[in-house]
Amino acid sequence: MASQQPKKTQPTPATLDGTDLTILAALVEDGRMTNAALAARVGVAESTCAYRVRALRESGVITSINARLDLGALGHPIHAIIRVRLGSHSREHVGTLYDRLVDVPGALTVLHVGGIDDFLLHVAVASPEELRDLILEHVTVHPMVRQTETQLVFEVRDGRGVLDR
Amino acid sequence: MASQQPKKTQPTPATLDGTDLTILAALVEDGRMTNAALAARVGVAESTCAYRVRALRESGVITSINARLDLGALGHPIHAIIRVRLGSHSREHVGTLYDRLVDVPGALTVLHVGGIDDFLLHVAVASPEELRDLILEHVTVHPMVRQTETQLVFEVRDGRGVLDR
DNA sequence: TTTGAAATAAATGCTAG
DNA sequence: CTAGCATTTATTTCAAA
Repeated sequence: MASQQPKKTQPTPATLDGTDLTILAALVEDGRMTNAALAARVGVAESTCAYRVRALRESGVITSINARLDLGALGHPIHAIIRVRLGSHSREHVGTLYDRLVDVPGALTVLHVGGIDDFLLHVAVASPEELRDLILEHVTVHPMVRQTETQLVFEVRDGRGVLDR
Repeated sequence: MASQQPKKTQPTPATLDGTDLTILAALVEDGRMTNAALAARVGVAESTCAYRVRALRESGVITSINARLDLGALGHPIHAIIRVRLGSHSREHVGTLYDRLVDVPGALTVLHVGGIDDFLLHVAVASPEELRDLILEHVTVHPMVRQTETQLVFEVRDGRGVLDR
């Protein structure tokens, strides 16, 4: 699955005009909007719109288009943030654990952070018991993990993002 | 923009068969996959596939399909998690602040959590200065905010999700 | 880069099993 | 719930400006 920023970003910050930004905002809101509808909203010909969208995808500004699911309906109604702290910070240990955390069943996002913690692991599970087992079997099982702290997530909301006008 | 779980989930956990799960996995990976390609991958007729997808959307299992952007290419290469703690936890204060945090420019996600913190605010900004200003002008400016703690995000990766086989 | 119009491809509606 | 086929709609291509 695709990753978010930061990670490796384009060397060229890309020159985006108002048309591009309008297209991006529309596709962030509805990634399945038809090209015809997009063109109408943006005010360019369909062929132009399709060209722009392709350029935005090929240049990597649009990284991917994905469906988002109701995880509760899929039997994973409980969300938590597991804050992970390491005992050893060798590059190898950090990299290995990172890979393992990404592969945890139910892992939604893994953030590698600086500060008090090393990783923030956002998971969705079926029950509190499953959360406990997940932590024991997939997180604290690794010797380089010194400590974890788990916070229950009551709710998640999307922010306004970077495309505000 | 749409929100993730938890929040309000369907009362009926929905009965999803293997076909549905395959469709969901495919659309999470590529939300713009054509119905024809989906049908081929799943092994059903196109009309059947379209019917299933529509049912999944209407039942709310698929909440939305959105484009994801390279925020670095958009001039917001710096990510941070701002941990927010309140002094007052009245429902009104919590609700008000939540709304404000969601509306912060550059806010990607806001998590309402239990435990040490009250909110985790994931933001993308153009520079360290902008991060400082954002916190001062949009977070600590609110009287109910007692304390914040900011962690720089080195990298974000998607986890394997809940649809592992 | 942008465009319109033709050619290709895909989605939808309808019918029936 | 599924499938096949006809209709409608969308995307791609391309020559031209």
